[in-house]
Amino acid sequence: MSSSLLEVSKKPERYHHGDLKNALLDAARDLAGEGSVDGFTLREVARRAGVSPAAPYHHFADKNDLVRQLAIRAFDTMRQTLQTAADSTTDSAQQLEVMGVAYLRFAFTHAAEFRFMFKRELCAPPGQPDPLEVAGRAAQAVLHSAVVAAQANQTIRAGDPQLTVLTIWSAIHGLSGILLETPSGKNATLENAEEMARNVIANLLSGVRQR
Amino acid sequence: MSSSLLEVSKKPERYHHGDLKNALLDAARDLAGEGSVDGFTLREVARRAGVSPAAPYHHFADKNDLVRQLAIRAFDTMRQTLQTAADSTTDSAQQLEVMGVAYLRFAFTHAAEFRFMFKRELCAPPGQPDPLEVAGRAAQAVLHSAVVAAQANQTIRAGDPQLTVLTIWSAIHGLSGILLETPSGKNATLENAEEMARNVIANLLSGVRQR
DNA sequence: TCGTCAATCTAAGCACTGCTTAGTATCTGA
DNA sequence: TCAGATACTAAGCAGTGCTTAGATTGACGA
Repeated sequence: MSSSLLEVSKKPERYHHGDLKNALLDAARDLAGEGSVDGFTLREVARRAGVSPAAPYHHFADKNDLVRQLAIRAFDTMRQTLQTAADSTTDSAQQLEVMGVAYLRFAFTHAAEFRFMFKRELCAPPGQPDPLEVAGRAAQAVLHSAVVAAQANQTIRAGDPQLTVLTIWSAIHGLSGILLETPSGKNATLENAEEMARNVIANLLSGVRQR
Repeated sequence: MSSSLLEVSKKPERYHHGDLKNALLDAARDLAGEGSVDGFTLREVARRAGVSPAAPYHHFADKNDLVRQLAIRAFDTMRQTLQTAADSTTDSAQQLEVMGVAYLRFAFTHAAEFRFMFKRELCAPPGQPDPLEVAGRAAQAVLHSAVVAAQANQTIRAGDPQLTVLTIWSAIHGLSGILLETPSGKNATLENAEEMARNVIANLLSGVRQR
């Protein structure tokens, strides 16, 4: 992941960087991670990579394009994270729980990237093939598989799996957003955020209605 | 003759505007509604209000302050919307459903303001009293009351109401976010978005687990 | 009616941004 | 070896958020 990081610190001082594209993406990820929204400028990214402000334009169409590629990388990481969670147990109900917790943990520990992943203005214009959409759907597919399997072994009710996926995804995505963007989540630690995630998933599985 | 509200739209061309603060907020709301994120500049807001670029600084500390006040107004509108929905029926389960649909419809029809409402960087620094947080909690309180009432008449299970509120809010907030910021929602009309909201709430009430 | 004063606005300008253009340095392969 | 492709820099443009200094105005007591 950070072979380029080493090369940056080696300060190659060559005219040609070698792998500037990835160095820029790494610098952008780190810079975004520092939190400031205003501070996230292409020029600062270039500065950190040790190149001129114009250099990034040889690797990215514009600033949004760089952010888009960051989001794509993040979706891929998330997909792997969800898959690892899914593989950690064979119990379908537990699988849904650990995936939910993993999703929230990802949002918490990659907050800046998480925000980039869900930005309308990064989507390709309609009709265009959109790598960001593909990456997003690939991550979603992991949850979809788990739901289909859970229906097959009768852990959860039959019905349109896509609708169930949407319900679960909405709940955990919403919780992530609330905790990240709202004063409610300002004092939340990762631990009690995960606890909330478990509770939300539990509510989702059992239903809140009295019976 | 000086009914100032009418004269605002008449573009009075006076040195003193009369109610520039609200005129700026209205212009900002309209501009945000046009969708472009880059195009949402303080200077353009000032331009639309017919004043110089420096004028807004006599009414708002900075650009974020204006956006913050926009978000506060939006939270208030949302609170009223939720209250109206809650008042539309006495059946507790149906109440939760119509509130969920109302939330999503608000997000859909006030997309730009909805984004402003959930922006971490608008929150006041910790320790400060935060009008935005107050406005948000007031909207949340409407849902809280409905949940408490539903528990009291045994429509939904007993337990920490705050946890149930969080579950319902997460689900519908997450659905809103997904439909607004994701390619999944790109082709969604308001009608089938509301249908999704009803389905998600129904899943939430009954639970997805087989029994 | 008049003068004063605070509130409200404008003009000009600073540091910075994203992005473009023109030119320079380096790598590559015939 | 040496063009030609590639990767970079320098300089600069229009536009941004924000500040400062000064101009215009309305309100209010004398």
